[in-house]
Amino acid sequence: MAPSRNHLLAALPNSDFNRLTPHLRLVSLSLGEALYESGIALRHVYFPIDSIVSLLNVMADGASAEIAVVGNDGVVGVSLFMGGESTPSRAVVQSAGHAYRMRAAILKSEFTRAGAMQHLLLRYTQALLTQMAQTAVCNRHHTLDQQLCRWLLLSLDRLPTSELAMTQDLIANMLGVRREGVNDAAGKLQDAGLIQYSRGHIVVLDRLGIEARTCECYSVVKRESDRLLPDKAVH
Amino acid sequence: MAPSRNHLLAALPNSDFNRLTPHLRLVSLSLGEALYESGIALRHVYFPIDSIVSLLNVMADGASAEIAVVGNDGVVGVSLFMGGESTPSRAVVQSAGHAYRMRAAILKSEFTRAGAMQHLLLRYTQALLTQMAQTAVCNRHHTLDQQLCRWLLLSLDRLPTSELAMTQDLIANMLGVRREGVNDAAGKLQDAGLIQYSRGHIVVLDRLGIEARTCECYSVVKRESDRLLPDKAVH
DNA sequence: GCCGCTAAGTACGGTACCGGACAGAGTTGA
DNA sequence: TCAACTCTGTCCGGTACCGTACTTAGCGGC
Repeated sequence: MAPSRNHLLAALPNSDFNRLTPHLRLVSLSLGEALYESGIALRHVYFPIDSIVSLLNVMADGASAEIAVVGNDGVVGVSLFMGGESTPSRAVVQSAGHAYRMRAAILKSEFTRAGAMQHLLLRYTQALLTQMAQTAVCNRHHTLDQQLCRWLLLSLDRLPTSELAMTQDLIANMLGVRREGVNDAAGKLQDAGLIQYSRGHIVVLDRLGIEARTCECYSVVKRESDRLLPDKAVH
Repeated sequence: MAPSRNHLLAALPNSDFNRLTPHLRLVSLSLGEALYESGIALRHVYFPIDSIVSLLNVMADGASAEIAVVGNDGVVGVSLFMGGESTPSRAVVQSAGHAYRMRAAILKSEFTRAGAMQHLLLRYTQALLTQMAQTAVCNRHHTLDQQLCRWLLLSLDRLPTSELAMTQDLIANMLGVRREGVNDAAGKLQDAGLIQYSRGHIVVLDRLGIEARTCECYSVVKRESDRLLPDKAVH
């Protein structure tokens, strides 16, 4: 599970992977960078390696909420092969790092080959559906404390270390709540010795303790993702 | 927009439609019937005609919330062709009526033809993604009053009349709130002369008035669905 | 007619989160 | 060294919704 590669690409048979290699361009993603904006046609898809991308829906009044997180387990830009070319959401880099970028036309032609790549992309999209559905019920029923824990775990799973570069303000934007609320929730975790943070630098000290405080939504999504996307890296 | 047929099927070219006709079985769906359960492999997909199906996520403690609504605009069971065979959510009939049912194997083989049906199913799935994403932010930011209006409009769009057979209790289950909350919100709408209801029978008197009270989520989803699924019925 | 059931209305304290405002604390740079 | 800025911590009133409990209204069956 070392986050040194993208799981979707790693799961491709060698023949498929080798055909695509020339079209994969390694790019650096910086914190806060928008990979696509609401309603704008996508020109590339991104396969994160050690970066994390948040999919956000932004309302007319500026309020926003994260609807899914994409890391080295997936791909940013499913609407390209689904046929819509764009979506009403935004994709923002939540944790700086690297990704493989592929031109839209290349991905679409690979998709229409109906081979391993299509199969993986569709299954990943179903995992994304599950994540969004669970986010919807989580927003409805669970407390901010639980949701912060879930969010930390989602990030941890997609990072090589147990340290996150995120201010309370940014987390609040992701969760769609006030910063003060994040402050309260994070304070409780720090008092309990589960995390330690300061000025945008969070260190997770006790992952199991955080798992114990989160809601079932985390494990529901994880179990379904594991089922849909077995980690059968070939190369 | 007469809800006498399913839009996805209606948008198929005649040749494709004729090939599938022998495999479409008209079935009656009764209120509350579950078309599939969490984690159970799907045996059929359903193309609603004059019925409405709610996709619900149910938590371990029994709490639930609707994550999407499917009517004659779509299909129930996208996880079949996406490759997962099952999902963690439930599909429950919200409004009794009819649907065309198709066996799983037939749909999957049609999907792999990579023809018009695949194209339509993928675009519909993207519309479903949008609906779920918007539901997530709506749950986060908007009031119950707004959400009730949105829910009424989603139902109206999928029904032939402006009358709904739904008790406050059922609506509360869909929205993931208490019945008392629905009572308050519905009472306000009735006092304003927008709806009229009694014992599970709701009549919408002023659709425009309800549109004025709902949040932007309704129109965002509708606009995106219209874009993805143009109503180009062929037969 | 009365009983029984379901749907709808009401009440009241509790709480999670919002809104705005402000005070320290650490970091950066002139 | 001081100023400016960012990030964090705290306070307080307001409100939307929850949890529990109870009452009223309509509708059907024996």
